[in-house]
Amino acid sequence: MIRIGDFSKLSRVSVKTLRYYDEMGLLKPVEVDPFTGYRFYLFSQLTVLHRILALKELGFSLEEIGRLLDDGLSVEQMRGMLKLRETEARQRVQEEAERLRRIEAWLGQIELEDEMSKYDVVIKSMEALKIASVRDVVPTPPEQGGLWDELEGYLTAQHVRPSGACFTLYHDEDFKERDWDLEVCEPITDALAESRRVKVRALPAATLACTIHHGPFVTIGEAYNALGKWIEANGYRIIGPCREVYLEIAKNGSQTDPDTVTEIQFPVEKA
Amino acid sequence: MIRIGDFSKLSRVSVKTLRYYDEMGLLKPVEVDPFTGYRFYLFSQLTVLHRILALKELGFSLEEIGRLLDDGLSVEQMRGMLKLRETEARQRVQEEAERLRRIEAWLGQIELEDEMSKYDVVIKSMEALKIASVRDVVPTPPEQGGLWDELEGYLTAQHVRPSGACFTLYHDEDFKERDWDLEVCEPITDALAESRRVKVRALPAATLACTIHHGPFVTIGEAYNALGKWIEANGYRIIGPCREVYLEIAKNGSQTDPDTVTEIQFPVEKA
DNA sequence: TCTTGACTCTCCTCCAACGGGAGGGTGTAT
DNA sequence: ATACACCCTCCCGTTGGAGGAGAGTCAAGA
Repeated sequence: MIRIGDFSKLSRVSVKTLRYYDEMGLLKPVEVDPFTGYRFYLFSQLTVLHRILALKELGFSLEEIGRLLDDGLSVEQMRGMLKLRETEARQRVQEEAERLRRIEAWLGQIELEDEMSKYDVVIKSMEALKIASVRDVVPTPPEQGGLWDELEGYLTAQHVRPSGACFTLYHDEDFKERDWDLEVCEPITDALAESRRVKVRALPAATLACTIHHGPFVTIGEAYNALGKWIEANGYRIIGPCREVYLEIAKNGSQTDPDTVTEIQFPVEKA
Repeated sequence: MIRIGDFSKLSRVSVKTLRYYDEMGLLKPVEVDPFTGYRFYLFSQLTVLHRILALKELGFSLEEIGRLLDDGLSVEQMRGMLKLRETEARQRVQEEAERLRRIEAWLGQIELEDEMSKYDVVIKSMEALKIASVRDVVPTPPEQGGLWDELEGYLTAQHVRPSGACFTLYHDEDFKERDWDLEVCEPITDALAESRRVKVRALPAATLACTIHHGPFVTIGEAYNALGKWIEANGYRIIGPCREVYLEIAKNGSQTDPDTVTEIQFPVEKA
């Protein structure tokens, strides 16, 4: 029988940890002096400790290890739990690889431009969203005002209020000089009848790469630029029409108001 | 100005988290009602939040992010911190891949033998160790008793006591039928003069793959077997003589005592 | 026999980044 | 007036221990 310090040296597990395992019921000393409280271990308990350490390295929590040690674990159960650990580990490998990729993309970015981007991109998962919308082709984006008038007039007439920030969907795949196919949208929750011009539908749930443009509307191109670069550098692919969400807009509709806040969202998936 | 709930919905960051970031000083609401305590945010604060989220995904802690946001971070500093994150991320990718490999090795093992191994292997790093030893060639391992008598007789005569468990080093690279080159060792801390037979030296620090054999000595072959398989399956390579550590031995030197406890250690490195 | 130094004990706090819930105040739409 | 959705501030719990305070224990040397 050996004391905790020697057991600790042999196993290279700290005394603190051994006491913690005792408390958790993972590895009880074979004897505890009732007067001094000193813990005494057997050399053979090193096998148990080794099993604990091995299971810990496979990614089991101490609680799971406790259950595994207590139950006489059948080979079949063990196989099942290991399979589970396997998928988890595989996923964490991917996550860490993903993180590494982000870091390298960021490094590449400052290497290239020698400054940090104004635009930080985040991935959000968005659930399905019910909207009322008007879709049409307009010469250039700033000329979508008429569509907004149509949509909002109809909503007001039908006594339906939007349930969130309004946005525009840009349906064109490539950049165009003229004739943009776009759709102005208002999220709604109430039922609403369609009209000839106003349609009601649900946008499917999606994963979105998003960035915020804060500044005059005319400079929003920079944001698109940064977002596009990010998407490519981080190994994503655009899989749907871009959403331009109008969070804060000048009351007079000015394109140069510096307090405008717009969020740009691209539906993406991993390439 | 919007309330915390709306800010939360827009950013898809929980209210709890936003309050926590406020408390941590990462993202203070632009205004707090002095009577109700209500927090109010600006849309433009979404840019700050996005930066926080982006940095978090790179692996920065909230505290680091706080410092990064406060200090005007130069491009050069940022590059440095990112490089650091990069090596860290690379290491974690490796660790997770390693864990995955362990799991797969374990799965392969129960697939092959349809039962769980009695022997759990752990990797320990061992610092350098000063020893007194006698090395010689003996016909078979059980005949090393004479060497032990020599070593212990000398230590007793010199009034030097061993500072840990005694062990044998097996210097042969391959398995042999007869004539084993082995070295019986006692760890010591005091100074000790060498004799013709007894040498004093330091074993270098090493990484060891270890397992415990608990049972009669004559069955220790199983443990060697399991350990050897593990080392190969987990992508390690043996780089030095094996150590057989005698933790608990029968007083009469019996080879069949079932309470014998022995630890087998192979110096290894990643293949 | 006494002392010293190395061990050991219990109990408490702390870490990171929040989530859950209690208990109570607010704001607004019907 | 009332219902209901929001919001607030505590306080506790999570994981796997580390660090330290204050006190008791043990073996060896003087």
